[in-house]
Amino acid sequence: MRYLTTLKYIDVVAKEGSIRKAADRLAITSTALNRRILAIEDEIGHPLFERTPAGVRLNTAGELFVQHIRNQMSDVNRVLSQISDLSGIRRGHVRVSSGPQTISVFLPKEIAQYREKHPGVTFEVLRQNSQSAVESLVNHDTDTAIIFDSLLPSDIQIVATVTQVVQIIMAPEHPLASNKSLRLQDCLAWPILMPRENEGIRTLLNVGQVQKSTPLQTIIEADSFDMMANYLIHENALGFQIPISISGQYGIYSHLKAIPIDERDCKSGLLHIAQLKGRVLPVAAAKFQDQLVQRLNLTFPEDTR
Amino acid sequence: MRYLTTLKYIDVVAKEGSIRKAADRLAITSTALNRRILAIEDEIGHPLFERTPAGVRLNTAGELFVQHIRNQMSDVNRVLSQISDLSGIRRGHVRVSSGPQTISVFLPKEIAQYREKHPGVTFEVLRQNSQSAVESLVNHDTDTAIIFDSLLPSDIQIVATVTQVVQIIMAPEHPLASNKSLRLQDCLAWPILMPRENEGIRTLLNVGQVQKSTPLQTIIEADSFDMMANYLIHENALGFQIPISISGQYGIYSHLKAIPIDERDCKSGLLHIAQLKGRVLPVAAAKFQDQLVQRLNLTFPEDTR
DNA sequence: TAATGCAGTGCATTTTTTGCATCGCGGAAA
DNA sequence: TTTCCGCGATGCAAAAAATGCACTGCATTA
Repeated sequence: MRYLTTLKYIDVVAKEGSIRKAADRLAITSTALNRRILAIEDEIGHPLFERTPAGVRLNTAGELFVQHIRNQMSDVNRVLSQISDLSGIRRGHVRVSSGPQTISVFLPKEIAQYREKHPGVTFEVLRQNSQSAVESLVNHDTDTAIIFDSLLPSDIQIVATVTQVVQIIMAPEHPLASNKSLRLQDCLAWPILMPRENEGIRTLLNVGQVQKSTPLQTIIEADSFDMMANYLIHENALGFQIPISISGQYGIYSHLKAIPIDERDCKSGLLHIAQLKGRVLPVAAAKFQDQLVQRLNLTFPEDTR
Repeated sequence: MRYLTTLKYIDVVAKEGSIRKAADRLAITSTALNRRILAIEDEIGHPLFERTPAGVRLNTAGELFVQHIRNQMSDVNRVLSQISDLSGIRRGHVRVSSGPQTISVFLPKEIAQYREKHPGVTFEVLRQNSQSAVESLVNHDTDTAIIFDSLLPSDIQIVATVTQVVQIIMAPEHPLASNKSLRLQDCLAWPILMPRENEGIRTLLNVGQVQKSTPLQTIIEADSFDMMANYLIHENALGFQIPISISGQYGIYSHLKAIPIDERDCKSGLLHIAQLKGRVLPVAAAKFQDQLVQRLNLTFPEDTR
């Protein structure tokens, strides 16, 4: 969209923090870019950037304006996608933030199924912790996010929630593998694989550990659930996972056993589908989000909302 | 805003229904305008207008796009007003739709009071029936509206509501002037001034008349409440009005007597302050609307919402 | 059938945008 | 401290885009 170029330029400058760098990335000269910015600042009657020796930085007015720009741009995209929907082209682009718990197994299956119906739609998948996911939503960098067990700020809108019991995973020949449910005490004797980042499953477990003062023997902390799952093939250790991560019929989890932890030791977490509040998503993204919501509600009907 | 010119042009063309007429109004040649439109249609990859021998008309894509344009433009205005708010200039422009009941006495007082605090803010006041007021809100032609006793569509957001008892107004020396409350029957013997348009007070009275089958002797139908009020000075007739219209200490109403109609004969109406749903108003408009809401709630605390 | 009013187009002109060379300035490095 | 480097700003000429004018083709209407 030609009439948005200046706006896009400003956005890039804001992100790069330097007119020259931004000009470089935009494949124009710094002077042209500089003058566009001066011109629009003049038009607004108020500077948008603070000039520093190292480059430029948004001032308050700039923050307001850039926020507006991002709204504009994603709204244009939404309208364009609606328009091409009219002509039956049905193309589009969906950008998804996902936590590590859902990115390996759940998300690829969903995307594949969606693309079966709409082959013209492309995807962009970001593996992010909940904080980055929220930021991406706010900046319009992603359309929808799958976030596990995190409190979300008020400018994020939760469109679906399901509960996820934390499970202990292990090799099928593990001595504990025959239990129907496990207490944390049962795990003290075994080496533990612990999620590294302080969020999601880890925080749920922390609460349990502190309450019971049960010192688990953590031998590996990792931020890849796949790595941990694969490790369980080789050593008789214990890992943690939530049902949605395990649902695939292929892959590593089909060779592992998953047993829920007793609620007294570790509360269930909440898995959210979320988007930026007040934002109207492009057709493709909205439909994909619908699919996710429906899938969650069908797969985990014990919704506690 | 320079980068919005093309969008503005499209909006005008949509409103005029003809490129030449729009070009005329925009003080450019039709060819220039035509080419801008062709260019943007090309960019979008889909025509926005249907060409007819008489001119152009928006197609579905165009409707979508124009809606988007109006959103954009009012959002730009909002951001600009926020920005100039930063620099302490505190200027702005507020556009208000008002029904005839509130435009004479209530609204001028409110605007005057607002402008005492914010002399930089300018106003635009439209006298409209409820249907036009709604249209104006939807088209972003006005920011806020004062609408009496009308059902509002779901894309309008009601931000405040107060009840208004219909009152009968008359000269102070009128024989009925000493009553505390009146039934419609009491009025049969007197000439009646009736609001003309079929909405607001008129519909409330219609219900009462039909139910009681009381044929009032309407001698004048008018769509100006001021005219009717002034008429009462000259002939011993009866008119109708709601409290908010009467509140001034100067003007014609201070020379008239107002007596509420019994609820059994004529139900109370609802006075709404409304805006377009989902729209974030410019600072000035938002504050003015706040003032209106607060004033209504203070003046008519018997809110039934 | 002629006349009217409409959108679209080729071409010359005007306006705007861009790129190059260069300036002045402030912090970092020597 | 001085030197140097990278930053944004600016004058000027070239390139690109937008505009206006004259005109076309088309459909409706008087």
